[in-house]
Amino acid sequence: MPSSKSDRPMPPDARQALEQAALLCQQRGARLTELRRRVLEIIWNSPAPLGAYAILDILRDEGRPGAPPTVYRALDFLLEQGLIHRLASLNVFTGCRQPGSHHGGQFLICQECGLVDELSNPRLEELLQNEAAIRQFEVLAQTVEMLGRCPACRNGVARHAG
Amino acid sequence: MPSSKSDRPMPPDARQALEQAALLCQQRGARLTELRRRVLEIIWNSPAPLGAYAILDILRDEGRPGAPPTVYRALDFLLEQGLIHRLASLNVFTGCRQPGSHHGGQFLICQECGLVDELSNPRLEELLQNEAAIRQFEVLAQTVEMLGRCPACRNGVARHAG
DNA sequence: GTGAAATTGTTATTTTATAACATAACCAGA
DNA sequence: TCTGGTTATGTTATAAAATAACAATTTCAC
Ligand SMILES: [Zn+2]
Ligand SMILES: [Zn+2]
Ligand SMILES: [Zn+2]
Ligand SMILES: [Zn+2]
Repeated sequence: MPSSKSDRPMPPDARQALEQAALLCQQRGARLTELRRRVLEIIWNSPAPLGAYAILDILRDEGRPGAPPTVYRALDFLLEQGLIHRLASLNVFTGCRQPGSHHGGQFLICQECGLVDELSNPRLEELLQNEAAIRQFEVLAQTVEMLGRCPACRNGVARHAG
Repeated sequence: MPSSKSDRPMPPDARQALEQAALLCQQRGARLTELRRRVLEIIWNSPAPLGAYAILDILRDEGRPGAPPTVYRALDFLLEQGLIHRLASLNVFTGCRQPGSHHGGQFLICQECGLVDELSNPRLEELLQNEAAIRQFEVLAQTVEMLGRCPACRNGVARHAG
């Protein structure tokens, strides 16, 4: 058996996310192939959100054949399944903390260490929808991102690199 | 005197925005040069938000020398002065409707015609700040964008092209 | 098995953004 | 009005992000 890609143990939330992803895809009849699963795993194993080309580099380091479309197609699948989010302000991708229900997501993103916190405030969602409804605007996609500094970085802790 | 770039009359809100921009820059000691002013004018005259290269094409059509840095530097200046916003979800730029007070902005963006509506809901702002404060997160920049269909496009009016 | 559909491989190109350095304009003080 | 520092623009080259187009492979129902 080929050894796992890294000898670091996988973070518990990453393992859980992968299990839930497999379950959701099974329920939906969507195919979480080896490549797609590996891309999701890479995203979850990273402390900071990754760009498409950073993911590509990791795949290549593993000896896989790889070109940009390889990664972008996997990302498209994961986005469609609501398993990851794209952070438009940074052109990076992060695992969804509430998969299963497709949603736009609301994010706090630390510019120093890359920490991502996904909110899900119903009042915020409601307020946004209401602003749109007042104007008879039909919302199809939503981007809510706040960039700044996380508590650890404000205190100079600097745990993981961005 | 060289005739103005286009014989179309400038929309009233565009003219007003340019006057206010000149005033604000004067007050701040910032130099709204001819190039910067022209880029702002191009942005305001466009019915749909423009990307950097679309602006570059217009400048070149006018016979100006131009390369990407020309446009990006002008855009950086206008962003710093809070005269325009960058719409991260589309990589385009739009004029700010409330310049003078630097802010992140909250936008409704029509995917069909490019119409941009800039909100300024204090409760929304407050709610976002509160979510961050609860987590001791320091917000430095904010992106709130809702993509979808404007009332006109929902009714099949289709006034201006994106 | 066979064939259609889906997935992945591969090459090339487009689009978006920045680095690095040269030239020109501006402006404050001598 | 020189002069020299600062700011702004011109110019060339390159980096970074995303997609187009087509070939090869895999999957799966029949
Ligand atoms: Zn999510
Ligand atoms: Zn941090
Ligand atoms: Zn604004
Ligand atoms: Zn519209």
